[in-house]
Amino acid sequence: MPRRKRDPESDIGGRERLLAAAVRLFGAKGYAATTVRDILRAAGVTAPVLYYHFGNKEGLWTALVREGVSKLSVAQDEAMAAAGSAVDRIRGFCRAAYEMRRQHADSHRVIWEILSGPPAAAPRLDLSGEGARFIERLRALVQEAVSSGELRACNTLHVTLALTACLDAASGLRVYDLPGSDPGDELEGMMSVILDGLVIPFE
Amino acid sequence: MPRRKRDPESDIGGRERLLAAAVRLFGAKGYAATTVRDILRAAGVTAPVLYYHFGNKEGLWTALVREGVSKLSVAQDEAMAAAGSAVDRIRGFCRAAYEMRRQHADSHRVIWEILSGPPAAAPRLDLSGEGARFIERLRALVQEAVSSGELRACNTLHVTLALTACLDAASGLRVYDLPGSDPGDELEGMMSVILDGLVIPFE
DNA sequence: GTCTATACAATGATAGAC
DNA sequence: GTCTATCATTGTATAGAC
Repeated sequence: MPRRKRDPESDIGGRERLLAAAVRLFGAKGYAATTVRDILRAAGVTAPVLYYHFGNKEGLWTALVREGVSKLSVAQDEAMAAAGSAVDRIRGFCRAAYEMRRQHADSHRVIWEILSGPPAAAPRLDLSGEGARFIERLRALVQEAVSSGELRACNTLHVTLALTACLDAASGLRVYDLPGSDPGDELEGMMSVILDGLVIPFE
Repeated sequence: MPRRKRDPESDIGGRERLLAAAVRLFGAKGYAATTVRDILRAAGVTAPVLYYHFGNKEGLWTALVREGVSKLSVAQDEAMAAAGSAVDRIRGFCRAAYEMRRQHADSHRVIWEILSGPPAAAPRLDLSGEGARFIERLRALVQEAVSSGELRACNTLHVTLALTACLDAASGLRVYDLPGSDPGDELEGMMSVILDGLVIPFE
C-alpha cells in the first residue's frame, strides 16, 4: 500500500505528479527557463524520483512531448470521421484542432516551442511526421470538396497551408491580440475569408 | 586610437560586437538557453564590457529587441509608400515584411520568441503596440481595396488577420516545412487563395 | 572602455540509506 | 520508489587595475 503524504485524496505516483507539473512549467516558461528544482517543488517530490523515472531533464521533456502529441492527434482522428458536407468537415477539422489546443494549452505550447521556437532552444525532437500528417489530412478534405464540386478548382496545397496558418494564428494566444477579440471567433472569420471565396457561386 | 586586437580589418567597438553576437545566439537558442559566457566568447570580449554597456543580460536583450523592432518597421514604412493598385500594394506590403524577416532572420526570431513563445520564457517587453500598428496598416490597405471596388465587401479585420497569419506561417522557418517547398512561393500562393477569392469577377 | 581575477548563487545530477 | 545529503559544474555579476 503506497504511502500517502502530500495529497490526501488522490495518491497518484510520483511519475504522474512530475508529468503534470512539468507540462505546466515547460508550457509557461519553455524548456531552458524551467529548472529541475521548479518541477520538483511543483510536483512535491524530490530529485531522485525524477531521475529514477526519466533519467534526466531531457527525458522528462521527451516523455511529455510524446504524451502531448498523442493527445492532440486524437482530435484529428475524431474530426476526420465526422459527417456533413466537405466544407463543413474542413471547418469541423480546424475547429476540433483549435478546441483541442485550447483544452491542452500547456501541451500545445510545449509542442509549439519545438515547431516554432528558436532551433536550439529545446532538445530536438522530430515532429515533422506529425506536421506532415496533419497537412495531408486537411488537404484530403479540401481535395474532396473540390472533387464534389463544393469548391472551385484551386491549389489545394496553398488552401491547406492558408487554413493551417489561420489555425495556428488563432491557437497562438498572444500574437497580435487585439482588445476585446476572441480567438475562436477570429478563427471562424478567417476560415470564412478563405472558404467563402472558393465557394462556387450561383449563376 | 583604439587598440586593434581581434579583428584586423574593422575595429568596431565592444558594444557592436556584443550586439552582433547576441542576436545570432539569442536567435538560435532563445533567451534562457543563451548564456552570457556564450555571448562573450562569440563576441571576443570579456564580461565587464557587457556589464559596462548594458548593465546585465536582460539589458542586452532589451537593446537588441528595440534595435530589431525598429529595423523591421522600416520595411513597413517603405511598403506603404509604394505605388500600384490596392491589391498590388497589399501583396507588396506582405512581401516586403516577409523579405525583411528573411534578411534579418535572427532579429525576427528574437521578436518572434516574445510574441509567440512561452509567456515567461524571456523578459517581458510590450510589443503589442507594434503588432497592432502592423495590423492597422495592412487593414487600411484592405479597406482601400474594398472602397475602390477592387475587392468585394468583406470583413476587413478577418481578411487582415488571415493575411497576417499566412505571412507569419511563411516567415516561421520550420513549422510544417514540406520537402522541396519554398516559403516565398507558399506565401504568394496563400495570398492568392485569400485575395483571388475576394476579387470581384467579371459579370 | 576594456582587462584579469574572482565571488557566489543556481544548476543538473548522484550516492547511499530506507 | 522515495528520501536526505551532497557534489561538480556552470550561471550571472563584480572589484580593481590599466
